[in-house]
Amino acid sequence: MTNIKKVSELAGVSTATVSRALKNPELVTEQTREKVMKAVQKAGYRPNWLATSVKTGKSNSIVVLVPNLVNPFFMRIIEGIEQAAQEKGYSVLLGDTQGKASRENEYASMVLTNRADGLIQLDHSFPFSQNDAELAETVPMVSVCERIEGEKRYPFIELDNYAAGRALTHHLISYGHRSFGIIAGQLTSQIHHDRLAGIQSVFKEEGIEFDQSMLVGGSYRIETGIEGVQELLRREQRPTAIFCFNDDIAIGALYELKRHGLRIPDDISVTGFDNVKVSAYMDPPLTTVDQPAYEMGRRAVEVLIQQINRQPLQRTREILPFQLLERGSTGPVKS
Amino acid sequence: MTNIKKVSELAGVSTATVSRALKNPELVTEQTREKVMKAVQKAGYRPNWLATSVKTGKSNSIVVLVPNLVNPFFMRIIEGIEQAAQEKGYSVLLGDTQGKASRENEYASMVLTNRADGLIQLDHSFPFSQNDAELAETVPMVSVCERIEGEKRYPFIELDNYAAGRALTHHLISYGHRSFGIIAGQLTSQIHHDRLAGIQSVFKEEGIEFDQSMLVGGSYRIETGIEGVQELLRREQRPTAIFCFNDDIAIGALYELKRHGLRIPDDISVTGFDNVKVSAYMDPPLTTVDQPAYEMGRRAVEVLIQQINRQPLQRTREILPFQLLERGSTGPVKS
DNA sequence: GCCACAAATGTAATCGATTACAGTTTTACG
DNA sequence: CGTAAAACTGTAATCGATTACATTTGTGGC
Repeated sequence: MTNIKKVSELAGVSTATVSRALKNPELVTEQTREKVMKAVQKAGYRPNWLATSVKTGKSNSIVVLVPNLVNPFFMRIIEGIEQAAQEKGYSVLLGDTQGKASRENEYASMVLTNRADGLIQLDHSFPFSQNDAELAETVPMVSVCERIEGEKRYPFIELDNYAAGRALTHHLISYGHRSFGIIAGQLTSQIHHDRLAGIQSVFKEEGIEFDQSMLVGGSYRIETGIEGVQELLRREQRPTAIFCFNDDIAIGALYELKRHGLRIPDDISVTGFDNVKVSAYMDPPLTTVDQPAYEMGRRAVEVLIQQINRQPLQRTREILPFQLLERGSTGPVKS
Repeated sequence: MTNIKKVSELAGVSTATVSRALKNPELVTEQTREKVMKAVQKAGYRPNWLATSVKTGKSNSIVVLVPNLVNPFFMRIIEGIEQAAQEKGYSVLLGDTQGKASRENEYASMVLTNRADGLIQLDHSFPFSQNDAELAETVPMVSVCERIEGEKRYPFIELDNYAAGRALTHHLISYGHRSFGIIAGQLTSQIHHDRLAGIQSVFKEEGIEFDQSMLVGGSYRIETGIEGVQELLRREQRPTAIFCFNDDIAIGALYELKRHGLRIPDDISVTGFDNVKVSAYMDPPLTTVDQPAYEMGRRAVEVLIQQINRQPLQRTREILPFQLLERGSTGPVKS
């Protein structure tokens, strides 16, 4: 390996000078800088990043914990994270947790071992084990999308899910719907509660009764949409509109509803959530809520880096705007 | 920070003993091991990974260069990579290149600076700049999916794209199709050539003439499918079947064909490639070629780690099996 | 109980950088 | 031209581990 020592010998200067010529060129003469550069070139020298990091105590890496890589919504967030991180000189370590606590913990502890400087959580649990709970107090961390229940120590980047739930409901009610189904994702998550609460609040205002049996589902997958529809269609009174808590669920729902010979939106309306790319190209195109995923990722990095640098945060919750996209999967109720 | 020194003082032993107790427990007495463990516990000590790495000269990380994070096909590969890497004690650095050479180069050079031990390339260019070309000779690298043109130094994990092209063509011909359109992705890539060559070889055998004007496209995106269809429909003789070189293109094609009032597969057949999750839930479900993406990712890591450990490779090309999935988007030609 | 050898532990060098401090050279100015 | 300050460079300590080598302790055989 070519190291700084070899370069220093080649250039006939000390290692300190080589280091300075590369990192703080203004500290050396033009002349020595050139000497050094020539030696660097000749030796094909690249500074050992590990050594630099161990000295400075900073790894310039961040870990991203994500429950599922194949979800394009998450990946859009990560795209934003990656982009922003790259711009700020950080690199991104991927932590595919598959929703398992043990894996979350494993990845999270990378921060405790100096393998990473901070952590972005796209899932919704506190990723440190009981063992590390105290250590974790000082770990720079940001939660995107999801809120970690009961956590007040870390900042959140989120959507106003409550308002989005209300907006979707208003939209459907404006089409005359009064009989609903809801196919939810993970039921224990905070965003689930927020969205549901939004929907319920409008129900109440409009005098629509909420009934636990209209709520089905349990994970953010296409299959959940399919099974959810099957369940909803078994009920005595078929809903005229179905809220799906993400686009994947909606895609499954669309598929299964059509398989049952139902026309969308004539027989039944369907809404999604997230606005993943394909949602606009479904048949019919999905009415959904656009989340600024890319921007959320970028913002998360900015906030995280502030934390890493121990700068005080202005606020601990950031709520980004959503947009209701009315497309073809919703329409007037058939009278 | 709690470091090994502090622990050694707490335990009343030398740092060497602490290190041994943690990494090679069989070298110390039961008694001292316990003493050390107690001290570790008490101090909340976690070994500094950077320091360990700088000493051993291994970062236990690999970089993955990927042109596009939102493509679920790539993400499935990366899922396999992530999983296998994790099992072998490696972590994965994400390199979203967006197809830009400068970014590829930036990420690739992480290996030259000891930030990573090896590199998996999902794009199809040689990611090192002219400057680093010689250095790169010794960089452990594997290419998945794509072949790097003219590269003989690195192993490839790929699909038999030629055979897959043939299989698709046979399938369509068996339905009586003789008039085709092709919407391709990146035209400069090797897989493009392979798939096209496969199609053409069957054309030749069947006496179907290949005409440059039946080939449109240029990138693996939904929009390409839409524009491709528009272009193909402008031709005097409308094709009865369209090959799309990935599922995203096919999704765009399906969308646009339906917008033109065409029924699939009655009026026109469409094939995809990759078998991304949603392809099975389109309307109609997409006939496509399944690639064992997850497995390819896993395999890439195994091969890469062999290279990192300087073990000789059995073979430099590995070709994984595909599977033709006949679904609803293809059917008999209307006579 | 003594000696040889094995096992356990400690000391200090090392990995490849950065940087405080010291020493040397250059510049500025009276 | 002399001197103080500034600019540059070198020496050596340092980051937090690991590990070769040295030293101490323990064990078994006679």
